[in-house]
Amino acid sequence: MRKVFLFMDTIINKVDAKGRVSLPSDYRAMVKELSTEIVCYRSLTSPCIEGCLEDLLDKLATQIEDATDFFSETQDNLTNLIFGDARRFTFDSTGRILLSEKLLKHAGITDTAVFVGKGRKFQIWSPENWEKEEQRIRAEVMQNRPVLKREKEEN
Amino acid sequence: MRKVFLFMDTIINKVDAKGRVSLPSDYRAMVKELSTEIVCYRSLTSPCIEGCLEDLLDKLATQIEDATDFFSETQDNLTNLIFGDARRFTFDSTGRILLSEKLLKHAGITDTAVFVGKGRKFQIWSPENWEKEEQRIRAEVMQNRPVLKREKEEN
DNA sequence: TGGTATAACATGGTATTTTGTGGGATTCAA
DNA sequence: TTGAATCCCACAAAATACCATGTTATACCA
Repeated sequence: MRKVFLFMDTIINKVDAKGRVSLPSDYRAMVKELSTEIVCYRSLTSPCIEGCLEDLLDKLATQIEDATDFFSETQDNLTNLIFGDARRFTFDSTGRILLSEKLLKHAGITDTAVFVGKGRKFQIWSPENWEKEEQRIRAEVMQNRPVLKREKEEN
Repeated sequence: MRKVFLFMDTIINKVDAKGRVSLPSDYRAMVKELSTEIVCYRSLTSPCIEGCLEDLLDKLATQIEDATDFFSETQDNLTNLIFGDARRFTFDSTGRILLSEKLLKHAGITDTAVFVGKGRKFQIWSPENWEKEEQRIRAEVMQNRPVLKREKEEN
């Protein structure tokens, strides 16, 4: 069993007429060690699909519980948005998943999907949207070098 | 198991037509004790490739999670930038890795690679870029002697 | 200390496996 | 029975493991 577990790299795969996509082999190999399925949902902030292992959503649920009130509107909203949208996707013997219409539409994906590793999770973009996003990020990071220490307090 | 674990020295190896390079035997011997693969990505600040063990990125992932909010733009930007670019490279029985086009291009490497140890990580340069970089560093250190104490607070 | 034998390494080429992708066939539910 | 989802098979391209050889560095012995 591997010690670390990170989604990495940027991989471009085709989406066929049925809506099937190969999960990049790297991702698959990792996922397989723990499960046979991944969870996908529409990103809350970007026109893309997000994917991860169910574990992560479990952690997120705990975080939300800790950070917000049980009866609060925020907790309601967050849980609705994420868990109301998320779904499990199992991959077949060749390693493909069948993405839903809803997800594809939200990401503007037709025949090509760009998988972008994000550590504990990953994103799936259309080539056009990803190009824009990548430029945006690089521009922003060029301006302000990221700082990790003490950012929370400052915000 | 060794106590210390540092990439050191500067080693020049050839890159063949397929993009294969021998990992310096010193590096390999260390890496082998923990893993059969290394992670490489484009340096954020220089025209070179950086490499390290997956552990280091795992630590970084945790740091990012701790320092930023799950839904923040900062976390999004950072994780995309770092993990979207990184990739695992396993070395074969002779100790070579196959560098990707993207990485080679970013570093301007064609047929020769310069490995430079940097402690927990290392860098891979083209001979031309490395020469420039080395001069730059030496010049800078001549002007301002490095200080270790209290640098963090001043920044 | 010098010379030789030995082992380790870098590097070139070849064979094998993996992976992505297309097209049916089969099952399940509406 | 029809449409959608799932499974299975097949092929081509690419990634990866394996084998072989010249060269360099290391160890050993006189």
